[in-house]
This record gives sequence, C-alpha cells and structure tokens, in this order.
Amino acid sequence: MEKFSLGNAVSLPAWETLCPEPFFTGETLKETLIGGQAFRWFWDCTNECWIGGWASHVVALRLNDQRLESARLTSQTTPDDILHYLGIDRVQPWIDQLPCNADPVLESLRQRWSSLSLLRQPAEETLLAFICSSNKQILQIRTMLHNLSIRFGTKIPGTPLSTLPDWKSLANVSEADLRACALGYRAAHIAGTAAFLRESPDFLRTINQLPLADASDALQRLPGVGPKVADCLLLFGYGFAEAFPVDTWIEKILKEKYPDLAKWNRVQLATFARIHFGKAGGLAQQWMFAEARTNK
DNA sequence: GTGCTACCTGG
DNA sequence: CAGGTAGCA
Repeated sequence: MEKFSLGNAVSLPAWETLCPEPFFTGETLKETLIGGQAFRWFWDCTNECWIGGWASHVVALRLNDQRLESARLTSQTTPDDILHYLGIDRVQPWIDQLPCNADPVLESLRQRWSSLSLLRQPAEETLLAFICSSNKQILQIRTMLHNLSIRFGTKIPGTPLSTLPDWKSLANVSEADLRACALGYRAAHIAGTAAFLRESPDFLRTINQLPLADASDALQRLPGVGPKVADCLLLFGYGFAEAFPVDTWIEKILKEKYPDLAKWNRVQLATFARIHFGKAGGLAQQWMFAEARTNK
C-alpha cells in the first residue's frame, strides 16, 4: 500500500451496471486508472474496487464477471458522466485508425491492450498533474497531488477525497507553501503557471480550437510545460489522439522495437510517431507505456 | 538550432 | 536514478 491510504473504511452506495457489454479486463482497467494518465485512483482492499475521481466527482469501479459496475459516491455524478470520463466510446474508432495490419509491433501490443482506454480528464487538473510529473515516478506524482488536494483543495463530503485546487486558488499560494507539498523545483513552475493563467483566464479553453502543432506551442508558453508535458496535456486533457508523448520509457521501447531510431532524440521520435502511427498514435503510445511498465 | 547540466525529493 | 524543463554554451 501507499503511505497515504484511503483512511477509514469507505461505505459505498449501491453498485449498478455501468456497461452491460464486457470491455475491460482487470489488467486494462487497472492500467487505464493508474497507468500514468491519472493519479487519483486507489485500490480499496476492503471493498475490492477502485475508488477515485476527477473534478468534484468520486466513484467506485469494479468488474463483476467482466461487467463494469460503478457506485457513485457523489450524488451529482451520473452514469453518463462516468462513461464520458472513461472514454470507452473512443477506443475502437481509434484502434481502427492504427496501422496494426502493417506493423507487427502494434499488432502484438493490440492483443494484450486493446481494451485499454484513454480517459477524458479535465484540462485544468491534467495540467497540474503533468507539471508535477517532471523527473518523477508515478508514486511520487500521486503523493504530490494528494498533498495539494489535502492542503489547498476542498474536502468532498461523504468521500475519502478532496478536490484538487483550481488555478485561481493556486495563484494565491506562495511558492514556499507549494514546496511544502514536496513539489521541489516544480513549485516555481506551478506558481508561474498560476500567475500566467490569472492574467489569461481563458487560455486553457482556447487550446481546443487550435491545430495540434499550434496547441502544443501555446501550451509550452506555460512555465514547466515542455514538449513532453504538452503532448500529455493534448492527449489526456484535450483528446488529441495524435499527440504522442515521448518519455524515457517510450524512448527506450521505440528504440528496441525500431532499431533504426537508435540515434534520434525525443522530439524527432515524436515526429516519427506522428508519421508512422498516424491519427491515433496516442493510443499506440499508451499501449507501449503499459507494456513497458508492466514488464519492468 | 542542437547538446549539455542543474534542479527538489524520495523509492 | 526517476514518465523533463529551463538556461546556457
């Protein structure tokens, strides 16, 4: 278990079937929830389910004989909210756009990961999470976000979670107080981005309307956002399926699977990926990440 | 434009 | 060293 737990035993509302058709496996559900896109899902040993949230939503999820079930801990959350967040509807259309038939590497990844989903996460909290992510492992990112939510977020009644602070409130937090959440040098990036967004409150909402390259350039004007974090934001927070974040794991696995790329740098690898994997490359990226992460 | 290196923290 | 970025040769 992690050093921050869910606290006292959580009592859940009724379970309901979220999705009658089988979709996830235990493995793909887990990788979807805690495999590096989201950092606010926790395994509840007592109830044997995942509990987590986004924005002010908190839900429990489990597989019951392949059927996905949910228990809604926040009353305003609807089943459609959950399905929208989980993004299951996008998976098959995106798989259909990948060149699995032409590329045996992809085809073999598809066998294992075809029911992995890319979540539709709120852009604001995706930004916070991925500014924290630089030079950090998933566990440490989870700790930082947990600290931020406890310290500067709002307790969500009837649930073990607090919301993450919004950017407006982060603008009023000193860098020293941010550092106290174990953010290290990222505290300056958070403070700088909060100040930027205070001056341009609509900035994050304008990203949607831009083409991929322009959206990436715009995001990189934010302190703490470079090419890799920008791609994470575009893929996880804005639904650009073509965005292809290249981190150390992806760099390693790409160079293993495609030896000609041995001398390419990360930006070059991202360009290769957009050409080779195409419009849904981001999904291929997540398959590779899951493969690398679970084989380590 | 490309290629280093320092930067916080903790598993 | 770890799911990078910023600042400078």
